[in-house]
Amino acid sequence: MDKQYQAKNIEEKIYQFWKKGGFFNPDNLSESKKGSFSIATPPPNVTGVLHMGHALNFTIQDILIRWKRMQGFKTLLLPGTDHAGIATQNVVEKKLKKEGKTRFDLGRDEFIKKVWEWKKEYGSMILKQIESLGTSCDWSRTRFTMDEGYTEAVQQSFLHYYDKGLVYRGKRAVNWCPRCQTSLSDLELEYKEEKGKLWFIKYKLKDEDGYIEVATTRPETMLGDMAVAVNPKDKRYKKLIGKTIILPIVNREIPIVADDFVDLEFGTGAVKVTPAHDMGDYQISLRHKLEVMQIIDENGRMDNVSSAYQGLKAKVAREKVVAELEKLDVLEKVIDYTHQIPKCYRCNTTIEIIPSWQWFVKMDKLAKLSTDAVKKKEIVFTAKRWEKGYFTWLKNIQDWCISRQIWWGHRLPVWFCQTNKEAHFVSIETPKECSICKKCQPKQSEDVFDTWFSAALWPFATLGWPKKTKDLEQFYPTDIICTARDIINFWVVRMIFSSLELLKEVPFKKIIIHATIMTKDGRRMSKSLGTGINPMNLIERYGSDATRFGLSWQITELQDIRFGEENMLAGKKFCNKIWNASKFVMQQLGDEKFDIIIKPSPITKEDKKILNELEKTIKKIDTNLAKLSFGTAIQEIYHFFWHQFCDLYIEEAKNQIKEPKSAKEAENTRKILIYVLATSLKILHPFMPFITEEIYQSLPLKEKKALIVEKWPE
RNA sequence: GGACGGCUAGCUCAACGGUAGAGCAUCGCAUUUACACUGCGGAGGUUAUAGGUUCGAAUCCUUUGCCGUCCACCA
Repeated sequence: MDKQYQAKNIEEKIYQFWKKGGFFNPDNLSESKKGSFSIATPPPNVTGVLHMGHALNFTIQDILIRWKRMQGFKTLLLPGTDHAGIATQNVVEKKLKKEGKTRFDLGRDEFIKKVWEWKKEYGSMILKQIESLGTSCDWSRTRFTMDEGYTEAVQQSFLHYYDKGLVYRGKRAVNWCPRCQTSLSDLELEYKEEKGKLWFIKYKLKDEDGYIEVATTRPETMLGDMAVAVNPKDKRYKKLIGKTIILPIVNREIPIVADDFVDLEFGTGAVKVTPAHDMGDYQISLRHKLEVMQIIDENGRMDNVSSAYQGLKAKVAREKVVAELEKLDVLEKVIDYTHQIPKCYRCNTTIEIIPSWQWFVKMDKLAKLSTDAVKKKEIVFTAKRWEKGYFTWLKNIQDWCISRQIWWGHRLPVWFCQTNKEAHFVSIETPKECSICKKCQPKQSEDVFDTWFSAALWPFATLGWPKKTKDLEQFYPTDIICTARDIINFWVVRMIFSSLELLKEVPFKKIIIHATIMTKDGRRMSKSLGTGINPMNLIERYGSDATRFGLSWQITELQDIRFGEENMLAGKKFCNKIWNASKFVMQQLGDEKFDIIIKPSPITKEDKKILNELEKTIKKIDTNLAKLSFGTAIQEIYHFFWHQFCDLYIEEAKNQIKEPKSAKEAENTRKILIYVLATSLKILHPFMPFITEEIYQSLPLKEKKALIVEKWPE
């Protein structure tokens, strides 16, 4: 054995040993009474590079899976990747931009071909990185959200919702990204603080002198105002409700309406209502039956307005409108105002609200299913604090806009009649004839699904749904979903209601929301801030086991981890300690082969103590792993191995072998040494799989399997 | 604006009602030993703040402050 542990060579070799042995595939594991234990791993985007969050996530899942596997469960850790609609499309668009092209230059088919090429090249990169963490995924079951079978699942689920009346098509004000040229759901926005202004404008009354003053951050939208709203409780405006005003510049007559939505405290307490371009105003317009007049188009330019403004970018139009208002002497004042601006979460472009035809999933029934499942404890958050946010989100939920106007994704299986253009029908097969007019060649919708619509099917679509497969029978519902908190609403909620609606059972029993890894000073790790740490770099420098050790060490009940690299170094030292202690033990053994199935009996009081401590440690590991206290668990083993076994027992063993006080003492000490070592390797294995397997394979044992499938000590 | 979490040794965290612990860092000593990626020993804390409950509080309740994350259609 080398004097020092060399992670690099060994890790690669051992991973191949496991792969060749087929240990990751549950089909190769022997049947047992314990049943199955399965986890569908969160599929990373095909655009992605492994970050610390992934490393932590996969470490946790792999520790659990390895522990359960050794306990005799049929374990499945199912890997895969997500096509990540807008994200991936944007990456490829960026690449095209360097060549001076847009996706529209290529056309839909050509562009999608490019994205597939991209996927082929980079899609599996992240999976390779997950491998290098030692993750024991069954790679034979790897899935991609745009696999043939998976696509069928997506279409079938839509068909189901359609048949049950749970999806509908409607023209609604939606979030629109003028750069991506697509609608976005409420979740796909990120609000960023920006310095702006608040303009106070006087709207003159029609039938009497006087005016009502409104405050706005977007004066250009006044061209599409359909009302002014005040709070019905507002004494200042009570007598104005129902009166008519003349909208400046356009000189259109609009009413003053009363609506509870209006905040008395803010601005002047009177709100201009632009139904087409503001979510709140849109809601008001529904309540007061106001017309929705679109004045900003899909490119963020003024449309359907007088020639002075037609075609101008909204921001340019703003200045012109303000100048005009000033000229008309209706601009009361302007103040500086900092507010939150919605941005596209994928390209950071400012979002416009625009009315457009989209598909929506009705959320009331589905939200109730999800809420009830957690209330009834059919699904539990292992940290209760996440329940509250979950319930609140579901309580305030709006219908989910699932159609996107991008190209990369699953096409909606919706067909439009060419005779009657508004009429449509759903068909998964390409229809032979139009089921509406029976004579035209129907055209398929250009839209694709929100990427989260397909991700919502992950735990069961990966197991073969909608087919009734053996995998579904054996591994569904899965046991655990393990993910980050920022993805609860995007993904966890949607998997829950999708499964409850489509399969009538929960998708998983437990939700582990793991900590977010922060920088040492408690800030978010982000690529753009340059505060990110690449886990591949840690693996390179310390080895995979040490990285896993360092991560596990820091897993506590807290919702954040302040990342400390010292723990990886500690892990590396610990690897070396394990390595050298094993080397020493083996040097003491000679050529004999040992049996570790029967626990050796103690002779000296040191023998007794170490065997006792070992037993206590095993118990602690089990309790702590069951509680998901990974940090405590690894610290217990660390303490036992280093300070009980190495510092005390091995030191004493030297004497017991050299100068035995009884005939059997030396021989018995050898038995205890290898017994304690081998057992330690077993309980260390879920945390540090490579080094433990490597050493285990070189132990002189009578009976020996691969450590990955050895029996967990009890 | 709301929710969640944190504030304990220089750093990262444990202790969750009974004399405050660990790892790393630090300081002393030891030894060429399986391992210097070592061993032994030491120093280091009015547990953010103010109040309350209790025989007893880092721990339970309340106040204030600071740090962080998430959620939210205040024009």
